[in-house]
Amino acid sequence: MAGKVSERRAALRENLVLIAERIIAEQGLGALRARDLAAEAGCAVGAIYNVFGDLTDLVLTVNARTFHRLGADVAAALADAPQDPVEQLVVMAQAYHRFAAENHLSWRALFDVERPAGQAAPDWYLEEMGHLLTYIADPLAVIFPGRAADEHALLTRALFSSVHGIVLLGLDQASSGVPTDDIDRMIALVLRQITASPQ
Amino acid sequence: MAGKVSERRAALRENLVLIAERIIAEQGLGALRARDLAAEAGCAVGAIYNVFGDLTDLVLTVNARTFHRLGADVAAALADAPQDPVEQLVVMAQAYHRFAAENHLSWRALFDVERPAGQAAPDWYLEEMGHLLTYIADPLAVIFPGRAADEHALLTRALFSSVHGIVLLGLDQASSGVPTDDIDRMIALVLRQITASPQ
DNA sequence: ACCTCATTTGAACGCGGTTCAGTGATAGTG
DNA sequence: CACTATCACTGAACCGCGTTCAAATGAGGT
Repeated sequence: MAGKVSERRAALRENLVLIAERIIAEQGLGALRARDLAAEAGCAVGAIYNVFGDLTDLVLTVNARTFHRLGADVAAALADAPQDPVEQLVVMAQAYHRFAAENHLSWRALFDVERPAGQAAPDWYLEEMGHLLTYIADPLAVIFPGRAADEHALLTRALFSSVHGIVLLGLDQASSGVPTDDIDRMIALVLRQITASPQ
Repeated sequence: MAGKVSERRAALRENLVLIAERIIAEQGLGALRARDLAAEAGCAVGAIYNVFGDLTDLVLTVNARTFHRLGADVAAALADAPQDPVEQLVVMAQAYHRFAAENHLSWRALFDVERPAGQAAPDWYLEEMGHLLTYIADPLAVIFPGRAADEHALLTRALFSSVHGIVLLGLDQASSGVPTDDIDRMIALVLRQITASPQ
């Protein structure tokens, strides 16, 4: 039997990811504990380190899946959206909001994981982020056909960041809980206004 | 001598805040250690807990000062700004960006401190945030005199959140470092576009 | 059946926040 | 000034947690 070991390792790996995913989703990144993980997976604590370099590696793997689901949700929203490019932007942004609200702790984990200073973002992150930006850039190209490429890229980034900021602060408990509808209204307000053709 | 003890406590408190402020500014929230703090302040570790409930209390005190400096910077920018309300918004937002860039780690600490779930934000936070929102609301009232009050509040919040998002993601290393000028351009782009009077 | 070597184990390590019994200073009283 | 009751300060010890590594385990080859 050639792959007996690597099979077991792969199974453990998958298992750990699922358990970590559940803990993060239910209790947040801060509640993730190596010993709990091992207990639930029925393995020794050390076994985790046979499969992942450290807990951050495991979290990053979970985050990759979360980010992928997020991208898929936004893409699905775009697929169902009307032809109007402005509405497409609004629908996608509200899908982003919806995902963040429904997967709050998992979504927070995307940003709360501590990255070693000066460390480049992992490839899957850049790739997935690229998809999201493309979803935004396409309708924008329809709305503003005349713009220069660099200004276009800038506006794309600016829109994403703005929506992200609105969702981030809107869902933040410190802001004493902005109602969901208000968040959606803010998103629509900003996007419609920004994309209103000048004079 | 009546206040000998409380004098010393106050001095220690002030000292600890200054040291913590420096460590956070230079090395980030994650580098803050109770033992280092005690060593630098020339006191026992336990003494910290005579003055602050825990390290988070100390960090929150530092954050209050940081947030206050931030508010003062934005207010100063507003004072020097031209009369045009749109330009006032742009100048303030760029002051926000400038502060975040020049005090990156202290600014991050404002959001990275772990708040116990379901805990209300401290008073100073709400108050200072209120100031910032007022600075935004005033020019907006000039630009959009006809809007309903609730829509006004929503737009105020939305603008703040958008600028915050642009600065947050722009300064984030994971985004592979957006140039400072690009961040300022995104801010100006978004604000001018949003505040462009419709039709 | 025996040996060999990779894999897995879980007790132990180091670190860091927090505590608390012991020590020392303080201020009120004779 | 001496005495003492009270309170603050000290820092060694506690606990939880990520991570490691010497020892146990077991799989594959002869």
